[in-house]
Amino acid sequence: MHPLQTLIKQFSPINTKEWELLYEKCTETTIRKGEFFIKKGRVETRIGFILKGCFRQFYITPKGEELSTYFFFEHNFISSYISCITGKASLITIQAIEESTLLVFNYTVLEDLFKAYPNWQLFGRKIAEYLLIGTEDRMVGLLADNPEERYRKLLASTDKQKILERIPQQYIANYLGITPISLSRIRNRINT
Amino acid sequence: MHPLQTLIKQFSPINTKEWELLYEKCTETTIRKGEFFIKKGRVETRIGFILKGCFRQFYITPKGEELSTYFFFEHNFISSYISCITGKASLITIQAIEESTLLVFNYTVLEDLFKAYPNWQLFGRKIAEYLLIGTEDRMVGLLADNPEERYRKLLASTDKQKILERIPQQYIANYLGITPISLSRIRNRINT
DNA sequence: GCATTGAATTAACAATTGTTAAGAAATCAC
DNA sequence: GTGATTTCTTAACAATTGTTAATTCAATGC
Repeated sequence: MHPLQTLIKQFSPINTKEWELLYEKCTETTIRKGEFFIKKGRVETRIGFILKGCFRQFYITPKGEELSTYFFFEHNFISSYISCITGKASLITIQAIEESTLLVFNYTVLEDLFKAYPNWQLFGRKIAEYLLIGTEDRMVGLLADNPEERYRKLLASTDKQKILERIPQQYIANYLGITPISLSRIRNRINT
Repeated sequence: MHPLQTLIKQFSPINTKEWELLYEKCTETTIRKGEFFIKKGRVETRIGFILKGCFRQFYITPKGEELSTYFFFEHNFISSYISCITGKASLITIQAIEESTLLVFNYTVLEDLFKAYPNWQLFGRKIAEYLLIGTEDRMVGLLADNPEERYRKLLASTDKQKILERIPQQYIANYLGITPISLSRIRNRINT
């Protein structure tokens, strides 16, 4: 089974015919390291499924600094989900950290499927719910844990290896809500 | 129009007949100050709409401390949304901060409406999307802003008056991710 | 009214983080 | 390979936060 189909089935019982309605609208793209899939300020309705490579998502703060908030690896979606559902300009930017391959489709395709197929409509709700649970969990961690505890939890997570090996530390520091210098000190404290 | 109907219509074009299918399943309840609407560890499927009063939502940390994460006032929903959608025991507790009046219905009623009415299914997706946008915004604030900036943003928010006048400061401190003592110092710094 | 409980403030000290700057290490381009 | 750029680490200092404890203030119960 196609890895995208496998992922979709984890959210809703999409059958083969329903799956093909989406798959026939997909195109494969390659993105070189450092290039952008989503850019802040644009209305972005493309959704990518990562076949190979990895990406970081970041905000550009009022001070002009980049604030990395998420990392994405193989067999995950990337998009400005909020731009898709609100129709407004994207607040986030998504950049390739490695040379990557994507399967790309448009949110409008998904919207049409929502209207016509209850299974796809269910998929839409489940995805939003899934993202909400993840974000809520992240928020509570930021409120409850200090930076060192947050780094320890990252070390204990299933994504540990991928993140530590493939993501530059300055981005990981953003993700933890601290400066790269502070992360360097925490690493020093722990490894001694 | 009923305030609950007004709220629902902001998410989906529910017609009068569809609205009454929910309304006839609602019951009014009064909760005294300090009592609980949702308790950690239970599978909670009730949803409340606040007619009068206010509530705080909190987590109980592994150390046994209460960590307030949200405050709710008139004409808002309260529930363990994640318990409803996952069917698992609630991680959160919701407590009345003032004597309050609620309109209560069950998530199972909503689930049945999701299946039978496209407008209600749409409502389900829009609610999840709305909550996601709010939580994401909160998460970015915690990553990007220091405690003083977070307090300043709270002072600039539309809920400022409600929160400052009706919520004890120790709970506001939790909400900002700091100790009540640190909040007291920040208030002192700003007001001088 | 009075005592008691809990909430908010202030103080003092330790620990952590942010900031600026410099040096070491790794990566990239040619 | 070599130079240039970027990333990561370390240091020193300032600022902020957490912690513990004492004090003041407000709310509550009897």
